[in-house]
Amino acid sequence: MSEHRYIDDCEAQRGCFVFNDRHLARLPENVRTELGRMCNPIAVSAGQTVASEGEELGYVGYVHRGVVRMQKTLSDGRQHIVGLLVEGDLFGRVFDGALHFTLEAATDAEICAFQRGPFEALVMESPELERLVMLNILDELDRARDWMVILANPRVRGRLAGFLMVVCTKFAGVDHLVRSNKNSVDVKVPITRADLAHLLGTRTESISRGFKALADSGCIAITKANRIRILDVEALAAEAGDDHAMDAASLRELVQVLQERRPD
Amino acid sequence: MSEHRYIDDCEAQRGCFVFNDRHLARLPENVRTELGRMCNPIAVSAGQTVASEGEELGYVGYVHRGVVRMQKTLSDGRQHIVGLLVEGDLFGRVFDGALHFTLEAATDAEICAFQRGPFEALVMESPELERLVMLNILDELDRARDWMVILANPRVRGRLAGFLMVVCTKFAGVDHLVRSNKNSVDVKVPITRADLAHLLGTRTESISRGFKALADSGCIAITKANRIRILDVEALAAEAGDDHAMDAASLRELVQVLQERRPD
DNA sequence: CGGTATTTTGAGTATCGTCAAGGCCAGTGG
DNA sequence: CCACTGGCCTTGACGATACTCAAAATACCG
Repeated sequence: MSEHRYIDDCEAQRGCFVFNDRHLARLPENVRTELGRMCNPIAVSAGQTVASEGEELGYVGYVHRGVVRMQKTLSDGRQHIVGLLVEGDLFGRVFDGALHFTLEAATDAEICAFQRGPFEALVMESPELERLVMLNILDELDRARDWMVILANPRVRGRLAGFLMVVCTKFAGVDHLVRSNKNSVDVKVPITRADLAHLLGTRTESISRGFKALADSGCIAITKANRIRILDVEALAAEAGDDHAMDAASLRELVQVLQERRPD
Repeated sequence: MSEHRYIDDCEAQRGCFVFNDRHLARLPENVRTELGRMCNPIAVSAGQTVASEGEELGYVGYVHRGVVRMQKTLSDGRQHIVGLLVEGDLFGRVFDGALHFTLEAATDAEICAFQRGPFEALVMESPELERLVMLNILDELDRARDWMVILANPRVRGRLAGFLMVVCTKFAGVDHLVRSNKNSVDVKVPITRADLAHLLGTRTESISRGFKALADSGCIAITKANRIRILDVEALAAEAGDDHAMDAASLRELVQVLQERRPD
């Protein structure tokens, strides 16, 4: 961790960016102030390891900006992605135990580290914070189950479609991953083909062909290799095979919302 | 839910079986007593639905015996398994929100229902219980991630191998799913081929062929269609491709432990 | 402008999904 | 006790899909 660049002079900025973080806005002001005081901001650049599998993290981490990969190390040395953390996500076992996966920045990212002792003490004091922590974990559980449904799709095309749907819904409003156009949605795939292949249990070649197949069928257009334009949400949902508790209807809604948010 | 058979006269048995449940043994006696008092034991038979997707469960459930499937309903009506609950597992969102999947008994099972209000009150009072609840959720998260790694395996054989490994480790000591022999381990697959196919994202035929392939390569022997004897743990781990943070070494350990537990 | 990493494309083979038929087992009813 | 039935599991054949290996094209970075 020693090589991480610390963002300068946090306290001078009035408890650093945590105080103004969108995802923490509903916490009482005194709790936010306290979090800001104990926050230890860290800037990591893409590809950098944040924490390693098996490490007993001395702090609870909070992703403020960027995307972080969670990956398990296989016995043959390969790394397998088991999820992505985006802004608003916590990591580091809040109660106990070592990390079960390695954390690596997928993009440049800003992270807050809260020392475990003080953080847990604050959790005990503030039911609101405790609730936030709990909801965060439950949310992760839901996402993991969504991944399971996607991964169980027999065709690569379908898994890709499911992936895009997840990015659109669960990761909407994160960083600048999802943007809207006149009558389409632009998605930025925040990881490389290789990573995506690992995540979806396939190879980079198949990912490439899968995207092409989706493009040929008119669901999407590939504008710049990791810029996907979603043209036909319903067709995409049909390819994904299903639901993950989110049918085409709720997707249409999402498109509406995105469109109202005005492209910038 | 009205068709569930209630186990007779719980209170007469000194707060019903919950009081003596192995997984709750570490709770303070007064908490256990209280749980026993508020427990509402329910017996469900295989195939019965315990709770449905979207339902606002009025209680927190606890699986005391048996296996319960968690399954999501896809838009085309099919059901997709996203996990299994075994003895010691809690279900029903402890804090809020509706269920995101349907719960169905995979085997005959015994379940405890705790009314949500009193249960949450007890959670607030007892840090030990709160911790138990939290650890339960974190454990589920780990299991979901393990499933992800397994599902990402490109070959059905590998996914099957991973499944067997998970049953051996995470489900060891549950019901009578895992038993040991002189120098092998017997595993009882607690779900049908069709369910297993849904869980692993494939078809029953491929499951069948996959088991056969593993048997041909000498990793396992199929004794009775849902009785698998694991002959070569390391080969199985190699097939699984990986790890799920559990290498062959820890598996060997498991075999040891099981063997010491004496076959009955 | 070169060098590297990432992505795409192509050809051949293995695996898997699909459809269809047959076998095994348990429970039922004679 | 035995035949019958229905559910579950296995087997076989064939076509579609995806993995493997290899090479070319593109983007990225200095």
